[in-house]
Amino acid sequence: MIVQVVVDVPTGGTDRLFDYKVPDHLQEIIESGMRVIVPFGPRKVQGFVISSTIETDIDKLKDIDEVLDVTPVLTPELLELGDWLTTSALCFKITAYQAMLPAALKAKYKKEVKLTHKECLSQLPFELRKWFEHRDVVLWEEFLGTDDKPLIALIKKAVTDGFLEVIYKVNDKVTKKMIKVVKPISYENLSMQLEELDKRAQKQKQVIEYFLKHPNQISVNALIELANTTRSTLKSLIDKGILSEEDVEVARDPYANRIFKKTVPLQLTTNQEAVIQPIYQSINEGRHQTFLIHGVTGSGKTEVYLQSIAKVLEEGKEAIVLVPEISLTPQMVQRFKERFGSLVAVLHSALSTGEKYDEWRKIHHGRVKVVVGARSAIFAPFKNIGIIIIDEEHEATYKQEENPRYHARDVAIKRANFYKCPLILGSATPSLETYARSKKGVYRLLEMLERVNDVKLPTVEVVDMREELKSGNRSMFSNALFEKLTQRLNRGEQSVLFLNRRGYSTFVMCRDCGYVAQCPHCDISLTYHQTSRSLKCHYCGHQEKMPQKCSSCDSEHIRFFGSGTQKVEEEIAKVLPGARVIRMDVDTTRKKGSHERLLTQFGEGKADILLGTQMIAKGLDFPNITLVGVLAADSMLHLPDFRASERTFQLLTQVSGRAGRHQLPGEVVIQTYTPEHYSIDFVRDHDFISFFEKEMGIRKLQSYPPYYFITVIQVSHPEITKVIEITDKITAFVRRSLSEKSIVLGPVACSIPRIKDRYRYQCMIKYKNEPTLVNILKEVIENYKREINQGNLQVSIDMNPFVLM
DNA sequence: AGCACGCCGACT
DNA sequence: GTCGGCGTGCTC
Repeated sequence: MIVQVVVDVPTGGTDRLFDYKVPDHLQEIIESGMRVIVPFGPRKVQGFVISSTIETDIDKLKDIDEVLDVTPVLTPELLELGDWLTTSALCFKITAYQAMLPAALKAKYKKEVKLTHKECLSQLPFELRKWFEHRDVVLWEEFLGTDDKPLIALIKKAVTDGFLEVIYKVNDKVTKKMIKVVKPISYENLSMQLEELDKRAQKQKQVIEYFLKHPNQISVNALIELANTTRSTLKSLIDKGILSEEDVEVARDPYANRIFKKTVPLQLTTNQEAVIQPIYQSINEGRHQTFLIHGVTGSGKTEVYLQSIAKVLEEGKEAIVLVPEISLTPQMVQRFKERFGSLVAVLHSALSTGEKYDEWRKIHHGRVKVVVGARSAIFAPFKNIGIIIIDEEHEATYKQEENPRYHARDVAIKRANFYKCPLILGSATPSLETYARSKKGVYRLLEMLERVNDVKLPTVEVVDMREELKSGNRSMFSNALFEKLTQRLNRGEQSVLFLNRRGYSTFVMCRDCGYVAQCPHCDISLTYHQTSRSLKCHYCGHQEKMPQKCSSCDSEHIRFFGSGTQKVEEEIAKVLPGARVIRMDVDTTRKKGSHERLLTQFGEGKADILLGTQMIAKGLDFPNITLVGVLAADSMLHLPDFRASERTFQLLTQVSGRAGRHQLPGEVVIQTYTPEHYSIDFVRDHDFISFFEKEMGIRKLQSYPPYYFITVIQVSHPEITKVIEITDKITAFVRRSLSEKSIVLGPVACSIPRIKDRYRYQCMIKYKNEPTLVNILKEVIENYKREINQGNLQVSIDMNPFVLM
């Protein structure tokens, strides 16, 4: 038997199948979708078995070295899906397959140098001898650590002479949580061994006595605790051959310490009922269909998801639920765990490699039926998917910003189509692409335009900050917002303040000469952080002390401009003394679990005001929030991205939705310098449809999605002349390769022209139909592969970019 | 990615 | 004449 293998060598030259012979003892075991170790050139690499045949044109076939899995980690469906990813996201096959699996399954490579024979030691040249005096095997890296260049040459010589050999090893990453356990090698001999012990060995005696009473294996840590002993005592017993030590796998459960109350399905409202029926129908008929649930915040989408899943589970099928970034919505996870208990696996980025692997294995082994997770959970290795749900469909996190640059929505469509099952996209503010498709009838539109239990949508007041300024209010709170905040404090209700800017100030400027503190490595101004009294770059992490004098003119009149969350926090303390504030941004939630902790505190009423960035816009649902304030609504409106208006509208609508979700009515105050802008104006009346129409008109005029597809080629290099030269060549090549109907823009500098000392230029392609585009782009990569490999040049191609920065 | 092969400049 | 620079091409 011959198998065809994709090897773990991500380059253009090896992005194809390689044939291998299967030795007899592996014939029965091997299957497509399994990981294998194969010899590749002089070394060994990991690979995936894609298919098998009985004939080949290759005459010098090598044998498969090892099979790594008992059951395939990739199903036939996922193998095919990977193939599709390769062309739709323009990546190597191996990259596509690796993206589908937990990182723990990725191979780790080790190179070792081994003494062929003990006797060879004397044959080695003097310089090498000391390395092998006390051991047979030395890691390759150890030699690299010394800058003794001739050492490598000496090793090579010794290898050709046969004194040394180079060994290539392939290992899994640490995949399983292991603990050390000890047990007596023989229980029968134990009492005898006890007597034979030296009289002085009191500590060892204690341990043996423990095992006489408890004849079971026990973890080292537990034993140290229970038998009042130490590591060194155990070591002696192991060395004497009385005890044996072994690594044993233990399961991890990130939610182990949590108790979930079981909930039952709620009675559906008429609106929910109307929405769920077409979904049931699709499930019953075993027909693929994509639904868009356009449901306002608080309209009860989650209950619809839960009951659709329940239906699918009854049929013996499985469900995938994607949520934007699960750690951001612990409340969401909780609802799924409460309804489906141990049938749920949770996959999100805050889990460790090992924890992710454990959750993945639950899916792989069929021990769970529902997976709730972030983007990559779309690749969950289920074999009988009955429904896929993508909540907050418009979120940017569903687009992976590194290779393979896929959008989870596209993968979901592909998979749902394969399993002939419904795909549900849910959002209060669907992306233009999705809504346009649902209007064209490609997706079926289901609307939930009212909140459950007759709860009203919050009233929205837009405050013109220019007017505030004119009337003499120079603070960051408008009179309206300040008044409402005070009101909430008096009534004991909670408020949410949203500001899309962390740190203290957005930039620091000298009043005398106008000099603005800039990052030395990026073309971006530095942000002042109060806690560390330093200037930070939010792109490369550069940090410097806050200067006392202007570094350009020595003036001492340095002022902060633009406010970040830290400044707001300080300001609140000044104008509303006594208000308890929780600040949530990247800086306060960096530690694992702190996000959830802060939210819990707020939920328990330990603070009056929740102040935060993006991350508080989604999913939080607390009954006592009756006021939402947006401090600077225009902050993201003027970004150089054609989706800036769309994002502003979505974000404002999402934050507004945090208010008044239960009995108490909600109010929203939006502060802005451009109240007349449509993406702010339409939020006032929660008018998605009008926003959609207005924005579609603009997209059409400017030839942007959903009217055109776009692809962006970004080039970066430490030398600016080089970037311009290459981008120019690429642009010219693309321009003459494509049809006249397509628009090729560039080369232009990216909106941040330099990050981490690399200059960045780009070329943008707008097109409606270019079947050869993928091949043209592949050619571009192939052309510059040499310079890319040399490490200075980077060319990244995104066939459907989401964020253009 | 690694590694070997191979073709040009500066040294024992 | 040889050592070593890194451009080129191959890995079943």
